[in-house]
Amino acid sequence: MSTERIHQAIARALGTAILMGRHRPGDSLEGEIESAGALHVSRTAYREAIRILVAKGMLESRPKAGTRVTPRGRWNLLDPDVLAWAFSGDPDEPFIAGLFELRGIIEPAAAALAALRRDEKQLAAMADALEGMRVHGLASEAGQAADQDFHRAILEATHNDALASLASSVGAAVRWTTRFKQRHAALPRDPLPDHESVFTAIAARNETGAREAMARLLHLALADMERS
Amino acid sequence: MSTERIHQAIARALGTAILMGRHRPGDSLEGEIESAGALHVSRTAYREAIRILVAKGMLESRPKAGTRVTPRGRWNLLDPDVLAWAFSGDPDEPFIAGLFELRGIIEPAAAALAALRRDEKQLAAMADALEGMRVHGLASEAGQAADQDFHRAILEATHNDALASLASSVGAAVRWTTRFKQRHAALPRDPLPDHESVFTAIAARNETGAREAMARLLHLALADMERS
DNA sequence: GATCTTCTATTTGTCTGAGTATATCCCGAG
DNA sequence: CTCGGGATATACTCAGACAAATAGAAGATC
Repeated sequence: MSTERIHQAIARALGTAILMGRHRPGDSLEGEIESAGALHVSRTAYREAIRILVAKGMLESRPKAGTRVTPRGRWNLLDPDVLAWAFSGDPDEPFIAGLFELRGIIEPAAAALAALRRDEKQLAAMADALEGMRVHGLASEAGQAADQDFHRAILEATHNDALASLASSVGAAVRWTTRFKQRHAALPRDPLPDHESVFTAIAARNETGAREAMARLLHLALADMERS
Repeated sequence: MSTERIHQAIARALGTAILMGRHRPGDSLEGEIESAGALHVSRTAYREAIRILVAKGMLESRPKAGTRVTPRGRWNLLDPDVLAWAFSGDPDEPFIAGLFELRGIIEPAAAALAALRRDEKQLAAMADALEGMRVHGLASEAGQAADQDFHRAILEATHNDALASLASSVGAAVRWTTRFKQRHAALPRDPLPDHESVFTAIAARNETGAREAMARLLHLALADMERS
């Protein structure tokens, strides 16, 4: 595990502070010298952190005007880092719901496309992931990673780069829902059969079957989650 | 129009070079001193550019190992800046198709949700955008902006932040499809009625009607585009 | 021979301090 | 009241030095 650099740490701290509402849209940050001094870091490191947050759409800075938080609509909420920051503290309940809703829109359609376009290699990746879930179980870290791999493989099997780039966002949602479920009830239902039916439909090039199986999987997962 | 900063310019140049395949995944960049020297800029500015591209998932850099291009699957292709860079040169034909396919998945579902959840303010925004399209026409810059505003208003009316953050990606697709159509045939069909039927369905809180109207709009737009 | 450990050299990361450029704000003219 | 033009605060860029970390080689151990 690579050690975190100073600019990464500052970007993470500032990013989470913004996501948690400690800095609100329109708020102006202190000047570079004051801010860097307050954090006991050089202006260089501080500026690179700012550059990261600007790249993620959360800040904008101009000479004389200063650096300020952009309106929430411009934030790249689906950026992997931003998602990680958002989930590092208290999970924002309505945001999780929204992310899950997005899954409900994307994944059934992606499963249908995957049934049409998947090649053998991607099918093998799905099988491997399924095997990983079976062996490790969803309670373990490895099992959850396999779960994410399964969903990622489906998105990649669509052969659509734009869709595939949503994999990390969907993966974050996947990770969070399972963690959420486990916190309250001790894994009330085995989700493996749901995943297997999606897999067999995709393997059989059954477009509507894959769509419906994925929709069913998500529906059941949502039901499990709401029982908390 | 704000003048472009040096680090922005370098990030844009390097980003487009990567997107166009001039630097391929796994390739290592020259060291910071050589690269900055070759561009006649300071290491500071060059490093901030690198930081931007790392934030967008296109580069990774570690001491001793150098800075290298990440595998394509990690690029944030839906990031507004990355999309702008991708569209600045030759538009990558299959990528545009993928983006359009994503629209086809997201927008009908979003329209359905918007029909259920829209409030008066968002409805007014859609009406304004529609009026803008009517007045300026889709040939003008203002008309195209109004078109994007319409689609953005629908995504915002879902009251789902994750969905709304796809607005800029969808907007880029919208902009590019109209530009693509206009290049070949001189606007073969008036898309305004299609938009109006989506609007009336959303105004009437007609969920399935909105979904179908949006699907029809996209279907027709796709047909127009393929006639090139 | 293969694997683990240690060392080192290369590359990014961080710091300091100075100077530049730009956009906001204010003020004065029309 | 509107518009233009300058003062000023702020981010931006530069230069050069030092620190930290790690990939890769050399060596030690089994």
